[in-house]
Order: sequence, then structure tokens, then C-alpha cells
Amino acid sequence: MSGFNLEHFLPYLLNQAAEVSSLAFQQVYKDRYGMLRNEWRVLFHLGMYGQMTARKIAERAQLHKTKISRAVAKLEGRRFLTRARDWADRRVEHLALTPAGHAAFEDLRRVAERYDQALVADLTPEEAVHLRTLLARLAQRPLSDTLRGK
Amino acid sequence: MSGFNLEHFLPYLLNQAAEVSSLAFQQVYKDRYGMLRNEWRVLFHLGMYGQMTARKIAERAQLHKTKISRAVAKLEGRRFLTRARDWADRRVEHLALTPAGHAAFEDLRRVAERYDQALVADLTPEEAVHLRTLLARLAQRPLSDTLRGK
DNA sequence: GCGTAATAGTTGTATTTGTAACTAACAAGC
DNA sequence: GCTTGTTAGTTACAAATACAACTATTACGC
Repeated sequence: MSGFNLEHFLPYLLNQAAEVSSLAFQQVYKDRYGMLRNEWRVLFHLGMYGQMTARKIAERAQLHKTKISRAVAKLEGRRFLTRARDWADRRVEHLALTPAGHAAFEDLRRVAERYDQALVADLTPEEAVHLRTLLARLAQRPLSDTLRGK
Repeated sequence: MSGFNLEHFLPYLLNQAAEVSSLAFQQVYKDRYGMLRNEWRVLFHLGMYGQMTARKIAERAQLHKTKISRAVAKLEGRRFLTRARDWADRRVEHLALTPAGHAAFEDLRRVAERYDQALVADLTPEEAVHLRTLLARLAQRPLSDTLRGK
């Protein structure tokens, strides 16, 4: 006899909540700029933290380098960012938003901000903070070896 | 001036937490049974709630019918479930796990249960309950028109 | 400096997914 | 009993993703 309940299973709940919560925002960056999730993420990383290398973005966003590579190519094609080869280490490129890229970022940042507020609208401020804290903890954990044996 | 912070953006946090939290469990059903996420979900719905139609699963799991259709085909191919045409309405098929399917479900259910416990191990029981409650609320909300205008 | 290994980023290919169009069966209006 | 509409489920095709192999460059050991 077991207390397991699919509806309470954390990975399941997290995926459902993530999917539902992402949908309306996804619609905006897709419809307005034809972007995909990874492109949006790269745009935001450059917009929020300034010039950066692909590797640095991959690290911060926990995205695989091939995703970054393709997102960067798309954003470059749309003239939303430029690449600058590093003088000292010619493998590296420094990515930076163009004015157009920055405008798109600012537009979407505003949407994101309002959207986030709407999402937590029926939570108390304490609940919202608590939720974010717990999620951040879950997101940081490496979990590689929580499952061993049977 | 804005308080927006990418690391606190709820859809972003939720996606990261969902991804990290799903990884180790995904590894199990993938390695052990060659399943994909949707197949695992269908298996669990049938295992937890018994015989059901594809439509019912789609409703409960909030999955599109094509995903169900493909997942069912795969599970049927692996002899994990059988289809039975409804006598009264011949469009409908009732899906049910085979003994092999049920064994796989039971195995994975046990893994899921232990995994879930590991995930909330460094949370207090109250925190865990609270987290699940908040996530369920987010997952249920339709959010269709939270974003309008600029 | 030369050989080996590591790193930044890209590309190829096989899977997976999303979307829309499709088939088949039932329902409802008249 | 036809026409029109709806529902259950499948299929086709384009788009996106994962994973491994690849190029180019730098770093290390000696």
C-alpha cells in the first residue's frame, strides 16, 4: 500500500505548472518576434547582463551549447545581436545586442514583468517569495545520484 | 527603472526547476523501458486510474490527442497495453494495461515515490505541501487573457 | 616547439514534436 | 434519410531537439 499520487508527484506538477505558465508569454515572443524559447532566453541574458560569450550564457542559463549556437545564429540573422571575435583567444566570440535587439528585449521585458505580476496575482506576497525561493532551490540542485539501486 | 529579474521570473524558474527535477527520473524510464515522457504519463494514468479512453487521458493529463495517440501506439507495440473497441460507440477505444504494462508501472511507481521523497528531502513537510499546493494552483489556471495590449 | 589534450563553437543526422488535415463514426435538424 | 456538424483517433509534413562528431584554436607537459 502506497501513498503515491500522480497529481502530487513533483516533476509532474512542475512540468504542468511550467507549461501552463509559459504558454501565454511564449505566445508573445513568438507572435511578436518569431522567437523560440532558446532565442528568448539568449536575448534576455544579453539584455539583462550585457555582453557575454556563448559559453557564459550556456552556463548561466543551463542550456547546451548547441542550443545557444542555433539561437545566436537566428538572432544574428534578425540583426538582434552581433558577434565580435576575441583578440586574445580567437575561439571566443563576444555577443552583444544591437539597438534593435535591445528594443525587442525592453519590449519583452516589460511584458514579462507584467506577466509575472499577473501570475502571482492571487498569491500573497509572502507566498510568491516563498515559491520562488523553493523553485530556485530545486533548480540549483544537481540530483545526479538521488536514484540508485532498485 | 524596473525590479524585473530574470532569475526570479516565474516561467523561467518553473522551467528550470521542472527540467532539473525531471532529469533523473526520466533517465530511469528511458533506460529501463525505452519510454518517452508522454509514454510514461499514459502508463501512469492507466496504472493509477485503470481503464480509460485516449480522450479521457488527454483531458486529465492536459496532453494533445496526437501525443496520446503516438504514446498509445508505442506502448501497444511493447505489449504494455491493449485496446478494446467500444461496442456502443465504435469511435472510442478503451485502453488497459497488460500484466507486463502493470509490472512496468508498479516498478516505475516505486521509483517515482522514492524520487519524490528525495526531491523534498531538504524541505520541511509544511514547505513541501505548500509547494505542491501552489504548483497545482498555477497548473490549473487557464491564463489565456492575462496579457493584453502593449 | 611538438604532441596530446582541452575548449569554443558549429554542423549532421536521427528523433521528437507541433500543427493541420485527414478518416471514421455518431448526432441533430429538418 | 440526407445534409451538416461534432467527436475519437490517426497520419503527414514541417519544424525543433538531442546527441555525437566535427573544426578551429589555445593550453599543457616535457
